[in-house]
Amino acid sequence: MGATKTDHFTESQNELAILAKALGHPARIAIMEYLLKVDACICGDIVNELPLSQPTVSQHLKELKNAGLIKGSIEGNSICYCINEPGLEKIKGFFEYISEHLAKKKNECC
Amino acid sequence: MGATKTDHFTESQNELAILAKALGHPARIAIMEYLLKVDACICGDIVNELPLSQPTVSQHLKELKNAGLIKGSIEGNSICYCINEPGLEKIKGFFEYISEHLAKKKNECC
DNA sequence: TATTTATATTGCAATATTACGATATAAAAT
DNA sequence: ATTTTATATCGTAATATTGCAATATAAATA
Repeated sequence: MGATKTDHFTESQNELAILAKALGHPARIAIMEYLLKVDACICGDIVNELPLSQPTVSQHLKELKNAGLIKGSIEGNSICYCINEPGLEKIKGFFEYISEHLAKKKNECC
Repeated sequence: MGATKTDHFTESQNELAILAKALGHPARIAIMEYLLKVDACICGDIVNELPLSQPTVSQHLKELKNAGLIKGSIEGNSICYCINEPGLEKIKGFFEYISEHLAKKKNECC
């Protein structure tokens, strides 16, 4: 085996998993943090920020983009990346939902 | 290659990535949702909720536990699982942090 | 004590991810 | 037109993940 049984889960569960998975690598967390740190969209120089080769960074950027967490537009010579809010809000919503429910019921047993 | 270059990133980045990665599978999203849906900790019957074999579910539970997203305590014959709030709050905080920063700067360029 | 019930571990095959060198592409600068 | 600069894609090796059958463990029950 080895392939995830995507068919057996709801669309929402698969979507959330894709978003979470995209952030399941420190390089991709670092990219998100960097996009946020710099007070603008980043046109270039993401590669220099990370301890990884250019092709590897490019691949990580692609995964974040596919998951809908960042977006990139061609800006002359380079590419301008920034965070894609809708994707981010979707996964943020999942954690808020859990957090709210937990607050309501105050689990006792564990 | 194939191994993540954990050393090159900060502890915080690695921690967040571990938490996100643990949720990067629809079965594990489903487990979290189920733990929340039932108004208590689950002692047993998680296996019957998922379209996966018992060993596979056990493995997914282990991963969520290792990441610090759930906790389980032995309850006689079965094991009682529930959500581990600190782990959840940590990753929730990351998304809130991003969301707040985004609201502040209202990206213009992309 | 033997059996049932609930969960974990082991072992392994199929597939996915990570990383990077080499190479491609395409706009900018010379 | 050629070279430089920025990024993407291809190919591939190393490693990790997914899933399950078989088996182990350990408490509950008969």
